Amino acid sequence: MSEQPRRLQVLQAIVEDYVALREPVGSKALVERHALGVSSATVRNDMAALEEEGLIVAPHTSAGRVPTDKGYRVFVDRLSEVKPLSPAERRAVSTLLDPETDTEHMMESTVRLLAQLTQQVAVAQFPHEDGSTIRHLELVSLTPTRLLVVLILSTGRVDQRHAVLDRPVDEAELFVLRGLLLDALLGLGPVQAAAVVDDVVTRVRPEHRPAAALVAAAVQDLLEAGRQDRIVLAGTANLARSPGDFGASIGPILEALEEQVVLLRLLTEMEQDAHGVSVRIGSENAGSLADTSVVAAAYGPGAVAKLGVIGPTRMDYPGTMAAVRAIARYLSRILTT
Amino acid sequence: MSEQPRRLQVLQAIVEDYVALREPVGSKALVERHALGVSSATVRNDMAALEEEGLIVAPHTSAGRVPTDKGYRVFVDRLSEVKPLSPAERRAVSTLLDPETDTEHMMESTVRLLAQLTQQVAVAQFPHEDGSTIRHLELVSLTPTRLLVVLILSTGRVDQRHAVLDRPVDEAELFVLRGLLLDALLGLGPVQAAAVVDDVVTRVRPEHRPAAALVAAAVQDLLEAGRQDRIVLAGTANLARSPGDFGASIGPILEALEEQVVLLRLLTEMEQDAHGVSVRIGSENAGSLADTSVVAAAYGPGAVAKLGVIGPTRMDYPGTMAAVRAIARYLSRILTT
DNA sequence: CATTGGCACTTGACCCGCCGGAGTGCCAGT
DNA sequence: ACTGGCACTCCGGCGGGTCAAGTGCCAATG
Repeated sequence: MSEQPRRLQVLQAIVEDYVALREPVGSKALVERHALGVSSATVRNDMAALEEEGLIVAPHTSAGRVPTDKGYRVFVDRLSEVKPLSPAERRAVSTLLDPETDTEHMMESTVRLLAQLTQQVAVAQFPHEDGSTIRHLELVSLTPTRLLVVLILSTGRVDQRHAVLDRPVDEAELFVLRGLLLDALLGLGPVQAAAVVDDVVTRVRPEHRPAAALVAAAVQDLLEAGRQDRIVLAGTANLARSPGDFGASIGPILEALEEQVVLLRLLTEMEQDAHGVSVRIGSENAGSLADTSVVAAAYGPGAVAKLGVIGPTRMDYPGTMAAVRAIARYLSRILTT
Repeated sequence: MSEQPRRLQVLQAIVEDYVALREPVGSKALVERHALGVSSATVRNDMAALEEEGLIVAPHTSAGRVPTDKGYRVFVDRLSEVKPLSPAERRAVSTLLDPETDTEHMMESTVRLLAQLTQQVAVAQFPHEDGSTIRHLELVSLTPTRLLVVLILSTGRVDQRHAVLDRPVDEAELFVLRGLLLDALLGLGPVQAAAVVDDVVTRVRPEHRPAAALVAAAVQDLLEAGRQDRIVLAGTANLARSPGDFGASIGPILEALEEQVVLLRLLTEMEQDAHGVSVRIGSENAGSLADTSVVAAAYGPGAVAKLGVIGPTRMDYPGTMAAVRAIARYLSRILTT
């Protein structure tokens, strides 16, 4: 507690000033803006030490210092206390999220709100459907040879798919098939269901088997799709807000964001620390997201799905972490009602 | 046919060169790259005339010329012949679009493909559901007080919504309510359905009325939502492809793209010309899309919905128009099967 | 021994003036 | 009507000089 504290205090001040002013910060400016009770020369010594440790760098000999990724890391881990949301923000959260809509819309407005609050790109993974079972299956003929297969899971997820038949099928057949499928699948989880779907086909009268097989294939697809993870995104425009915040151009970042797979892996990989919010800074991210930071939290029953925010390394970590945490909690509360 | 032709030929050459090289084009370079059979001095005269007409401008006294929005307009209207897609592109279209999936995925992959082909931002409006009728309605209780309402329309659209009840409802009641609703609504269009939904509530036994009313409200919402238009978007990363192609920054454009309402109005407003493809150039668009061009076409049964591409004014119009037209046709073919 | 004031030094940012090249407009000639 | 020639304009890049910010180091100090 003797000398460490001030050094860290200096680091904190540098990070804060740099985030606020977006300019390298020098020793003189530091002592003016933060009441540290020491002279600029002393701060210079501390800064030299911090640079030695790799927490800050000087872009050129005679410029101020800028935090490194490692510096942000220390800042986030040791200094920032999660600051609460402002009343206005709290109000926004509880006003804008309507528990009445379906999951789809729910996720969309959540993510939009998060983007709005943080002025950054927000992303959320749909809740897992792991424990789900089949609640209903519906066959609707759209045209004589085109069939809509709808699958409803116990978690409220609704999936649909078209099946194109080789020849027209009348409603009566359809009704029988639907009954057989329902009998066989109701209450099963996707995995077990996938195993028995094909058996159903054998129970259909021979002349209807080809059609039944096509429908079965569609159901298989739906079961498969149900296990896939999905993602919603909002606020991409915020990327362009502060040009130069990201390396070279935002092109590669936009590309990465369009790749759902990349995002999914990113979110899944993120550990959660004690506060329930985890942060990945700059080079801790691979690929084209190496000059962005990601703040994420788990939510929902069992905290299996994640949501988060993607922004410049130079971001307001305390504020962003607070927003992400608040939204994750709120969403959890709604989903488990 | 006496003097107009060469002037226009010059305009065409300027547009082509400018689009290809992204630099103001001068008289000398023009005669070298296009076999126009006249000297640069002659071309200079033509260029002066074109500038007089407002079709091209010189950024500074001693730079080459750049087409104006009006210049592009003339180029598009009078000069460009729609060039056919390359075999590779044709193949991509028929390979990548799978008629088996549901409308949702269909639209997504279409729009992704279009973005890929044109290297620009692609957008598509979901087909209208105007002539649709109600094919099915399903009530699924997720928790004792949370109900999932699913509505299936004859066009294959599936909508869902949650209803939160004030007290638990058992399956038997639910079954009765579902039966009543189905009886009343089956085969109706959304508008008529909306009119009769509330009547159903009165036919329920008094003690169940509150719950029924909540469900009815959810159904109303669904019917309303079914009439709303939706939009899919892809390829936003392409905006960052050529920096400086758009005025100042791409921020405002990204914002406009996130506003579904703006996009919808834009698409709806676009007329379609003889080729089935319509183009809006730069300042012909209002607001933050004023330095972009939009190429759109109608598709689907009755050609009621639109899809298109948004890119820099300096775009390859013939190529883009061809791609949009091809995709629109292909999609129409699939949807009307 | 941590802290401080002082001072020389470095270095990017900015401004200025200069020059070369590209492109134009115009004119006189065919 | 087209062409070659020519004077003119203007942008963009380059070199040099100045400025201010900020550093590193050192000797002095409590």
